[in-house]
Amino acid sequence: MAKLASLKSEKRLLDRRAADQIRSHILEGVLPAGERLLETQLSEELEVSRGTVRSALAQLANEGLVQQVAFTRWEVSDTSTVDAWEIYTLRGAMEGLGARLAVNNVTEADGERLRAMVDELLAAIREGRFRDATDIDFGLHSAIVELARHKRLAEQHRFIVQQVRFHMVQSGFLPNDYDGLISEHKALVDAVIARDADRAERLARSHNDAEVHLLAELLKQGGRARVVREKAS
Amino acid sequence: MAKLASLKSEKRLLDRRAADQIRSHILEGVLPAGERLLETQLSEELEVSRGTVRSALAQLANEGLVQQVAFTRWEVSDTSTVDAWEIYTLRGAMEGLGARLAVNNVTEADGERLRAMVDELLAAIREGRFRDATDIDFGLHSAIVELARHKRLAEQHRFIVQQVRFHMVQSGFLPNDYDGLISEHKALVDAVIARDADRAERLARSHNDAEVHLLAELLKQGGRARVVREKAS
DNA sequence: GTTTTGCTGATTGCTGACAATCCTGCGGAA
DNA sequence: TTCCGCAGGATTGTCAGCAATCAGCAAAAC
Repeated sequence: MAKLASLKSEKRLLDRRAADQIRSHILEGVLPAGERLLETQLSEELEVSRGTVRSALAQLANEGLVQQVAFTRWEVSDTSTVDAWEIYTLRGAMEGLGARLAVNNVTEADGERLRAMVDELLAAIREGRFRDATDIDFGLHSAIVELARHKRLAEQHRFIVQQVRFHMVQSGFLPNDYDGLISEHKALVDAVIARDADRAERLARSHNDAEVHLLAELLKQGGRARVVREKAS
Repeated sequence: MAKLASLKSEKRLLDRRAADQIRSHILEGVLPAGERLLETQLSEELEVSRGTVRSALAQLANEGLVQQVAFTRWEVSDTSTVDAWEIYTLRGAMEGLGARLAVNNVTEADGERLRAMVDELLAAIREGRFRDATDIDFGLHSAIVELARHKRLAEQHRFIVQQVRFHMVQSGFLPNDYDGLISEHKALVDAVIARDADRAERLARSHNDAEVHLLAELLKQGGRARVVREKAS
């Protein structure tokens, strides 16, 4: 039987779709950190009931993009230095585990796919398409994690990557050492393809080390949590 | 100001409390794996509205204790071998990170507390109080993770530990090598107190290795996901 | 006998209205 | 002047009912 056009996009539950809309607004910076979210207003804009909006907000709270103050307010999460440190350290641990496990499942085709992504990354950087480059960067890491065939890890990783991206939007952060970036990714992909679990894990984990150390230093200096907000200085 | 009698139990949101009730029923095995959950029935038993039950179930779904089949049913999660492998590998990675970071914050008082827990664990095992022993065991690991002062890690760890316990209830699993258990915990605590990050991480991670390897072998043999169900054979 | 089709009861998804709670600002007292 | 308490308004929390969807069964078609 010929496969008919999927109605899935219509089929998805309303609260999920509402969450998608709000999420993308947050990740694109339309809704900035700290912004208060009113259930009534959202329900009017999205043309769904307040209960549905509530359910959507609860999902986003689980993803770490939104915070709830009981009986009082919802707001877009504000990522402090402590939060950034938490996000990056967790990311390291998860991608480390992912890379270690990926080694057991990687096929030749997977290897080719990963190498192709590194090439794309290189091309994007050479041509100055930095927005594309970060997308490919994240995609590469996610691809490796997917190879671990670990549903829970993949899901948690999605959430963490989302928070990393959100933090980058907030702080206006962009990588500066692109050459190092390329060689790091190349080495990581090589290790995965070579099925060297220890090396793959070590490389995946150390990928964020520069940021983690910077953030740890900031914390030692500042003592208390301070908000990172040097947007496009 | 003197701390007044906590109104927390009254103050907490209704859906959270509903989730607490259902959760404890699941973790105690009153609601077995695969059991269908009817919103109407739960709302009558808990004396709250269906919307509140719905919110509670959504929370439990995020914790991995419950699964939703859209438009059709809620059911208590059924933990397959694959799931168990996922849970234990994730646990290793998280507790590894936790132990590594704990090293930076551990005080003398913390060290004493950890050592006391090991002693309690030893006593419980000696006296045959195995139920207490597992509680202390989990408590010890959680205490170390708490020392990392990492909110996101602590929360994720809580969820993972919950799933570990749930899996243990389902499979009737109990540790058998209690002597090894004690020495492993002693070594881990010593490493944390000695502020040896690498050793602490390695020990924390390897704590589950026996289970992980067993599960991985089962997966290789069984090929497809099979449910572990040798309950008190 | 097997497959398809249409119905029915049950269950989940969503909505609008009501109740509980919190923040704001004003007035009065120390 | 400053602090406290207390309405009033705004916002979130909870509820009961209607709509959409699904599994199962029985009848019809081949």
